[in-house]
Amino acid sequence: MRHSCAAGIVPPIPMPELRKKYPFDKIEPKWQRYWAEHKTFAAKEPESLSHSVTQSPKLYVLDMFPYPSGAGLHVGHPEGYTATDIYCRFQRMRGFNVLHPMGWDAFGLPAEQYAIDTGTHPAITTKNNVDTFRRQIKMLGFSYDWDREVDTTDPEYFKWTQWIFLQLFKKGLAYEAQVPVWWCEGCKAVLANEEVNADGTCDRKGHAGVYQRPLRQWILKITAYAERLLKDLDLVNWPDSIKEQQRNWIGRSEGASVQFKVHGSELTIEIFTTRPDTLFGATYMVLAPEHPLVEKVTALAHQAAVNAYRAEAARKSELERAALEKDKTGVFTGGYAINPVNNEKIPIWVADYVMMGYGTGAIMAVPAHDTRDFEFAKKFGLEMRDVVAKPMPAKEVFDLSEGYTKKSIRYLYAGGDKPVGYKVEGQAFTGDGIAFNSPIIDGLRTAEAKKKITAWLQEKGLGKATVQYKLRDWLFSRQRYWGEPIPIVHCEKHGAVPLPESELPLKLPEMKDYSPSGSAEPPLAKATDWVNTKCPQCGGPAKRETNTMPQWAGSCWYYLRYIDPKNDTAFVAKDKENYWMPVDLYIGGAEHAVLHLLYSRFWHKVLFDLGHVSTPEPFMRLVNQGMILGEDGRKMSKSWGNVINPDDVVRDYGADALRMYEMFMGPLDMVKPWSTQGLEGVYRFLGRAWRLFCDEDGKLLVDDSEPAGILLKVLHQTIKKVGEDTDTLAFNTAVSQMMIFVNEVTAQEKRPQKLLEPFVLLLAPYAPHLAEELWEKLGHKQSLAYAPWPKYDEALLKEDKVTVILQVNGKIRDRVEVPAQISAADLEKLALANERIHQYLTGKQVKKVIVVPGRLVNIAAS
RNA sequence: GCCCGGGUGGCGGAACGGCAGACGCAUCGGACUUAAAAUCCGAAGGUGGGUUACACCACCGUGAGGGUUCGAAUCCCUCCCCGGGCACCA
Repeated sequence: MRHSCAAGIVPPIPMPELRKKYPFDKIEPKWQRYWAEHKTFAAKEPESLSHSVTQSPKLYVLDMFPYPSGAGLHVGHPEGYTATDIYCRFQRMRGFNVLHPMGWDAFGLPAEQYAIDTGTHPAITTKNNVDTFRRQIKMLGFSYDWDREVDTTDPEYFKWTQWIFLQLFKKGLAYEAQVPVWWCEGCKAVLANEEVNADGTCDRKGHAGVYQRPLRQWILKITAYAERLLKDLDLVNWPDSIKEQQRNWIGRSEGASVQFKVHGSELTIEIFTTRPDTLFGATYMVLAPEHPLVEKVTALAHQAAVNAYRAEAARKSELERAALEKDKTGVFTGGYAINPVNNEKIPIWVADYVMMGYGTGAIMAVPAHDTRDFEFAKKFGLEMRDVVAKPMPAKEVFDLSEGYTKKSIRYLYAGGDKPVGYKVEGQAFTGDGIAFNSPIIDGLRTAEAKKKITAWLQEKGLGKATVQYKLRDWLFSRQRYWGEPIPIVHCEKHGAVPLPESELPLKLPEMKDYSPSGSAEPPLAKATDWVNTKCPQCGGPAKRETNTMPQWAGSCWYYLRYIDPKNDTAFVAKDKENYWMPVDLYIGGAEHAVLHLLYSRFWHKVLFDLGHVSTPEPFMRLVNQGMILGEDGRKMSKSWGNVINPDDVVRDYGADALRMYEMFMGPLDMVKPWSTQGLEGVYRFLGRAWRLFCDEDGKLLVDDSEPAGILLKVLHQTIKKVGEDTDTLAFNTAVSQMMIFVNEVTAQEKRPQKLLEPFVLLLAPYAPHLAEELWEKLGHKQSLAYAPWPKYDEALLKEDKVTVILQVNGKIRDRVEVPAQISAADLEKLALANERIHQYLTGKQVKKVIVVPGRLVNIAAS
């Protein structure tokens, strides 16, 4: 904002109002009002379609709904929203019954923090923010069916979020456990992961002394669905990168679990390994510091050292442990285990490079074939034993292949004179190779060796084939106020008892003070009237659960509620769900690649198993819009001062210009920088389009003349290109083609209606306000929202003359204009007779002539 | 370290293995105007040659290097740089 620099000296010069190239400030509100009044974009319900269902196929197009922050809409939001809007408008014109809704993901930390600071109830903050977002989104003219708006903080909505939680609970997929959570001693409060800085301080007040302490938490058993979440990725049309991220997150690995007896005791330690073929190379074992058997295997003399090490490890956060990754630490327990394949006694160590959370929290260490074990063994002087040989490469490539001198290479023999392979000294060989020094599997390649040794273990009852996942169960509770209450009551006699469905929604209690309780108890614990209740089973005294759900909960199923948002007897009616699901196109930011999409898929599958939804996957096609950077190429942020506010853009250029520009910037899924000059270019284009139809006073220029052939051709090319590109979400090139059309027509005197009317329809999905206005000016009484999409005439696209390029050895030497239908033989004759080509052929012999009809002739000569 | 993206004029970006740079921005020139803005028309990858000036011609050119092909921005291999994700996962 401009302020006069010195009050009273110079009166502020009024900024000359930006001359409008067309009256968007009149047109845009007008049509937004029209659409709202006529409910133009209301999706038709399946029952109202009756017999015509097949003629009007359904299309469900979904945006990732926003978290309505206090900062208001960001230019990143309209990018994805415009893309889906264009697609929806286009498909409506092509005859689809389109469902395109919008809502608010409105629980979350900022409103709660604001409440703590100011005492304003989060519901009030949330309502204000939602109002702002709604206003901003509406001003962009998106074709949402606003009667389906949902808000995750609305009790009528979260009633069903709680209901779904109860279904999970009843299915045994929700359980309580003691889990370490971040605790800030300074705030006396539990912190979310994102509130903990990398250096271990608290992000809210900068307190040091943040550490993890175990607290009772609700956990959802997402791991029970790991395999299906992985496998069903094959059913959906998503970007490979997102699928890959999900696969990595789930992290399936096949291997074997193996039992190691503890020397001198009845205890066994179970380990998981993906390389059972290296069992003969196991020279020690490692237990995670938290492993329950550590105490039992530790010898008296080592107890002090082990305890000290465990205490130190407990103090370190996972973050620190990861950061200190380079330097391995650990202590010997004094205990030994027996390697089941050869009955050798191997030492048991404790080290924090083994995580309690993965596998069994214990490993067999094979330093010769695992880089981590190698580093550890090297540091502590532990034995290394080679049991897999790297296969011999072909003789001639041997020296070059590795870049090592022969001196660092050792040949490995398994009895015979010929080496089975080799190893490079000073590093672990982690690849596949040939087993040796391993009596049961000597000479076998890794894949077979794994199979054979696993079978052998299984037969002896020492182990078995196992699949492990990196995916962990989902920590579902938060020690927060502004979230869905978990509908569980704790009874002394009956433990965790679900609320009867008739008592849903369980609303949040009104509170004056939202700040953390100061103990590990969530803020809700302070609402004692609310907390103290009766057990639904026995009527005895009981306490309500005071944890709330995470923000993910509401967004896990919102796409289902849009289908039937007012239903108060079910979260969605079966027939409606059956008609609309699955979501055909889902567009949103890549930041939700893993968590939101995985959690949603998980809930959906549970609902599917319970017979509440009809499809195994919720989102058939997913597209991520790329981030829009600031004009300086940096991420938009207040601190850089490069944030573009959609309100300003709409005020100065109009919504159509903003929409169209964001689509013109580049491919939807790419990262691209904002350019105000680029925006102006698109704005100019809209002005040119407007002026094709009317003069400065708004008088219609369109006539009923017959369009020239050349223009008809451009029109049909444009119909084809815009249609195809819109269908494939290649919006940037569709806009280019419309620009070409407008440039062509601008150059002409005449303004034939036959030419311009179809163009208005092409423009409509992109610049809907402008298009509706022009449509009306052309004499139409009804909105063009359902006007049929223009068809192109293939015959008009055909060129009768084409330019063919003539090449010699791949270099262009001439071009000739020829009839499009010319035969390959004639074309070849023509090329060989060409004077310029002759110049390049003198003294050379023609080896080969390639003729691509209608395109080129290439003469290979030497 | 691993897994994904991406590197094309001054800039954003186009280009079924077949005329690289569509379209837009910025730039320059012209028309209109008293003037400017707006608008309209036109030029333009680089280097060198050529011409009074054009026209025109040659060579180079899609991160680097190799390969496949009559022909590569596009396919294959190796590498470099930028962005994102995961990260002691046994």
